[in-house]
Amino acid sequence: MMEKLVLIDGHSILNRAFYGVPDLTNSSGLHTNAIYGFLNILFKILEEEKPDYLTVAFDVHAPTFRHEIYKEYKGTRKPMPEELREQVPVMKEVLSAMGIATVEKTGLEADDILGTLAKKSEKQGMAVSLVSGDRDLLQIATDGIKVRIPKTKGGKTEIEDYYTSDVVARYQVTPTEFIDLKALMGDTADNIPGVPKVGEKTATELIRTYHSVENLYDHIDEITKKAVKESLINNRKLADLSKDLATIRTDSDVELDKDKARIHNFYTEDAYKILKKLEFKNLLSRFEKRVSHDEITEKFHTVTDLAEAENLFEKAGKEEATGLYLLLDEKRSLLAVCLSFPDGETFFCRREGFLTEDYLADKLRKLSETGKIVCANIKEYYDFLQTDNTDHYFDIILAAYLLNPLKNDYTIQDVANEHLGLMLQEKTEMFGKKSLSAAYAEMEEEVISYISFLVYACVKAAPVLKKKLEETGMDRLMKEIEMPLTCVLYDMEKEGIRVNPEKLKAYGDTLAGRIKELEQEIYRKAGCEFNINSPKQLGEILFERMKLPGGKKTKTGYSTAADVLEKLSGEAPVVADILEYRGLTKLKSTYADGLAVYIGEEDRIHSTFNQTITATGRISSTEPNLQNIPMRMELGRQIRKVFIPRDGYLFTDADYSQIELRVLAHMSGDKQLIEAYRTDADIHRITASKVFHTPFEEVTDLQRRNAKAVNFGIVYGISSFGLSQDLSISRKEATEYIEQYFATYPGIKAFLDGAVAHAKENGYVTTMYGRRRPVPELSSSNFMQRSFGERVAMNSPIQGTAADIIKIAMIRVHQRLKDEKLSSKLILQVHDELLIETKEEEKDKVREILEEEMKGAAKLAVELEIDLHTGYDWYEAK
DNA sequence: GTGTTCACG
DNA sequence: ACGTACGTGAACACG
Repeated sequence: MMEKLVLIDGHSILNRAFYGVPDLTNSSGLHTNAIYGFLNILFKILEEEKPDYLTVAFDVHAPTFRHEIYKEYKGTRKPMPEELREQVPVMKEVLSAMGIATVEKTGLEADDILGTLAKKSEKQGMAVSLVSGDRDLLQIATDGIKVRIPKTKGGKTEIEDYYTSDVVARYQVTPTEFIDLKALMGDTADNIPGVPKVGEKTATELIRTYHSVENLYDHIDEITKKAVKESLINNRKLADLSKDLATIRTDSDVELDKDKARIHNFYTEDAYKILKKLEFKNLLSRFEKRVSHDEITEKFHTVTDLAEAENLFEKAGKEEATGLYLLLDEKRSLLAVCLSFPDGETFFCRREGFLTEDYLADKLRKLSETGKIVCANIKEYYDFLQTDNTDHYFDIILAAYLLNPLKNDYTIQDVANEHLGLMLQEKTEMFGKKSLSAAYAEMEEEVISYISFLVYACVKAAPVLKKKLEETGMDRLMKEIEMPLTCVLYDMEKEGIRVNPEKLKAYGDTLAGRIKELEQEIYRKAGCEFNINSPKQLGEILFERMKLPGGKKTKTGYSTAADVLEKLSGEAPVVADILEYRGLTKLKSTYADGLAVYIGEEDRIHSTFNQTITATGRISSTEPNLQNIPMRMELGRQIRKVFIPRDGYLFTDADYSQIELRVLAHMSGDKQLIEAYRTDADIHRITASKVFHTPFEEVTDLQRRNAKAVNFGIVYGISSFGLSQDLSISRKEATEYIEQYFATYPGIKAFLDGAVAHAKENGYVTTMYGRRRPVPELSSSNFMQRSFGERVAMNSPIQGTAADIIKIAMIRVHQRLKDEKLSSKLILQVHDELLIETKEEEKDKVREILEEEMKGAAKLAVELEIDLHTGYDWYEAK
């Protein structure tokens, strides 16, 4: 295995960190932000690279700047601010305390030290990573030397990596040519003068052609641009000097001290003390909780023997908790089972010899009936586990989601980092894009170690997460809703929904016919052919060629969104065709063609229901998304006729009637709204009657429509602007509607204000069942962001509580169908709607169950009502 | 990979 | 003056 060296450009990274990290001081007034940023970058690099050697290079006289000796070019760079200067010696102390090697040498620039060490080490056969904030170092990049440039972007550090090819890709010149490029174009930051009149563009062009300054001058006659040629000829000296300045020495008198540079445990007592003094709480906890990987690895075992496996599973059955990871291949058959216990002992059981798949599956099934299982994404494992009872299961990913539902994805690595302070290797770092099962075949050892760490982390994280769930009041939410729901979703996914492929095809063909007609019609009316699906081209045609009114609206050009086009449809007949074309191509590509590829055995489509995506607690559906099948427009709605029950069955579809508004009535306790729900079902008409002071019977359709829009707006976190957009009225009118609404339902105003106040105070809002949603936007200094935060604070408790309730209903309905041994199955959830594939004979029973369990899912101040329909396709049942 | 558009609740 | 309704996912164009 190739040895790996990481070299760090000390001053440059410190500098980067200083400007990238917000100002920090400890209680004695010392600035610490650069050190903090430096350490974060350092740890990130170490975790990613897992190098064998590490060295940090500094310039001797901080702050010396590259080539400062050439006084004539000095003066363009600002002096180092005192706030940064004072951090330099402390930084060196920290590194020294951690036992990290540093190099500095009188008369040598850090660049030259780094360049030299990098090249020499590469020659010795090492893989080198050179970390710097300075792009000058790019000239050092080769296929064996990776130059890494960290960027602090919005609080997160991302690192750009450059091998030779990356430099070429970015700058169109090789790393060596990069020196010549700099020599010509100069660099004010580095006091490299360059050649006057030659900027980045010209320099790149010249170097791409001539590859070096010297060769350029050999062919100086060939230069066509007069001004450039003249300047080059007149400034030959400057060019040569610049090249010399730009060149990083790679033959300096400095050697890598392998002994000092060797990676060891950095988490020392001394370092701990300094970090404590600097008050880096975040990093300290890392030191405290950090157990060296070596120490953990000692507890890893591989099991191949039948007797060992027997013992292992017997032990697992009795343990307080058993971490579980299943290695599955593409066909979802078992390749290995990995178990870990609270004491850290971890066992990797490969499928081999007597340990056949059937044997392992049998052991697993038995374990799942009695053992206490901790794992990640448990729904993925239910092919092998009992699903009757989740009381003794714990999914750390679900727990992490509940504790912070705002993340884009949830990995064991992140959970281990955040909740255990344990850093684990990312999969891609170890195995690239290969699937784990594929990597397993090639590099078994590594995969076993990788998986063992994951399972180890699962079982260690579980108690920490459980405690946090209790502290945040979400333990019951976890135990009684999210965990049981995993089984329901698993069954729904497995069951799938049947479609009629012929009908789907016919639907698509009908669309295709009309699309072709429209296409020709649009080309004719527009006077040319273009890609109607390209907003860019469409915008140009409409607003430039046809000169239709309507300016820019988006960052990239003209907006061609439906609401913009609708306003234009009076101007040009082609616009109506475009809108129809849009609608039809959407239906065809997303639904007719899009769904077809998912049709599997028995003509069924198996969507995936995700439980950790939404910020509010809703479920989401992917591959395909069955929660956005057209409904509002008749033509689109027709596609629901394609969804059919299996033979001998029919669909029963039940949806909550205005669940969010009812939740609002309950949570706000508003007397008027509660009373309204007690007297009549048509809540929008009642609202209109009250808000517009009109007798109930005399409420016009328009008034009702407006009241309905206000009701929706309230649920979304009302704003006068939003409402005015929706109703196409002035902002003033919208404001009046809202004021009238709040006058009518004062409890709602108080509730919404209370939600925002709570969020401002605590940083989060909660649902009736304790689900939390953080609202970080509320502390933003940006008005837009803050307003968004306010709307979120108003909407999330409502949307989230509704989501909680339907989850409860799903669990109860699912359980009842099972308890009563019915063949009917819950197959879909669409936020406020459940679809049951119902056996003919069970029709009445299913209706009864849906009514009881959906209405009974929560006891609110107002009744939960449902609308229930049956039919022989989804269109009919809705 | 990002932005735009549009389907749903 | 700012430029938004809340929550999603998929297709497509484009850099």
